[in-house]
Amino acid sequence: MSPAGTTEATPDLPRMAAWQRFLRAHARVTELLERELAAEQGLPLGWYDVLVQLSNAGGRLRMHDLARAVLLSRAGLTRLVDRMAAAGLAGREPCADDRRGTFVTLTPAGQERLRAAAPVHLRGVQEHFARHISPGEAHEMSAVFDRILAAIESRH
Amino acid sequence: MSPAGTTEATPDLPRMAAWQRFLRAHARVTELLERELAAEQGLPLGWYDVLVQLSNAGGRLRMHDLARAVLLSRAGLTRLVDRMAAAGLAGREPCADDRRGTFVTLTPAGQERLRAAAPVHLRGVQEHFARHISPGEAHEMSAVFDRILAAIESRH
DNA sequence: ACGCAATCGTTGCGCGTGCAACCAGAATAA
DNA sequence: TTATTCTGGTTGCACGCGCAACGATTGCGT
Repeated sequence: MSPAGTTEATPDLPRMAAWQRFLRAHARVTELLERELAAEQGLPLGWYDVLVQLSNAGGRLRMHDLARAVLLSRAGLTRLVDRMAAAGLAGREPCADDRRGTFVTLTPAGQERLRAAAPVHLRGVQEHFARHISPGEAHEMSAVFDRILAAIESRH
Repeated sequence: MSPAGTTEATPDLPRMAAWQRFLRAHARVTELLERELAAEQGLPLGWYDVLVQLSNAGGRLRMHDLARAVLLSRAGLTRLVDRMAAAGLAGREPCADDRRGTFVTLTPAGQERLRAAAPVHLRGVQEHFARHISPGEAHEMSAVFDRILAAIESRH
C-alpha cells in the first residue's frame, strides 16, 4: 500500500511528507529484511516473528494472543501454525482449563532455528533502520507511534 | 509482517522499541485507512494511490514508472491496471517513441472518482496519523526516513 | 552491419491472506 | 436445569501479490 496526499493543497505539508516517507520506508525496509532472512536462513519473516513471540512468552501461547502479537488474523495464523508445525518448528497442545483453546508451543527445533536466525534479522534491523536514528530521535518516534496506536486501539 | 527484536539483549533498546512501534503503527493505520475508504467510497487503497499518482503526473504515466511510484511489482501493476481499466477509471495507450512501452491514462471517470475519494482519505490520514505529530516531529521523521530510504535505494 | 545483453509489459503459477460461515466449548440469565 | 449469547479456533472461498519465464523491442559492443 502507498496512498499519498502528495500535492493536494493541504495546510500541513510537513506532516503529509512524513506520511509519504513513512509508507515508503516501511515498504522498502520490510521488503529488504524479508529478502535477507529468506536468503540467509530460508525463513519467512512471519515465521521468525512467531518464533520470537513464542520464545518471549516462555514457549507457549494461545492462538488468540499469538494472533494479536503477530499482527495477523486468526484465520491467517491457523494456516501459518499449520505450516510451521509441518516443518517441526511449532506444535499444538490442547488447553486444559478452556477446552476450546489451543496452545501453540515452541519445539526444540523451533528454538534452534530462532537462535540461528536472530542475529541475521537483528543485524538487518540495525543496518537498515536503527543505524539511521539517534537515541533522541528513537524516543521521539516511539512517543509519536504510541500516541497513534493509543488513539486507534482505544476505539474499542 | 511484524518482526520484533523484542527482549533480546541489544545495546540499543530505544531504537528497537521504535522499530517495534513503527511496525505496529503502520499495520494499524493502513488497515484502518483501507477500511474507511472501502466503506465510504468502495475504493481500495491501491486504486486510490494509482489515481493520485496519475493525477500528479498530469494524467499519463508509463507502467514502469507507475509501478515504482506505487510500491508494486510490475506484474502486480499489470493486474491492477486491468481491473481499473475494466472499471473505466484508467486506460492504456501505446507509447510512440518506445514501442514496447505502455501509457496508463487517467480517464474522466477516474478523475471524478479521485475527486470524491480524496477528502475521505486525507481526513483519515489527518485523523489517524498527522494529528498526533507536531510540525517539528514531522520534519525530524521525514529526515530519518529519508536517510533510511537513501541508504536502501543507493545499493543500486 | 551484426549479435548479445538489457528493458518493458504481460502471463502461468503457487502462495499467503482476510472474510464469512461454521462448530465446539464456555459464560450468563432465567 | 435449559436457553441464549459470546468466544476460540478451523475451514471454504476468492482475491491480490510476487516470482520466474516469455515475446517484443531497444540499446550496446565490436
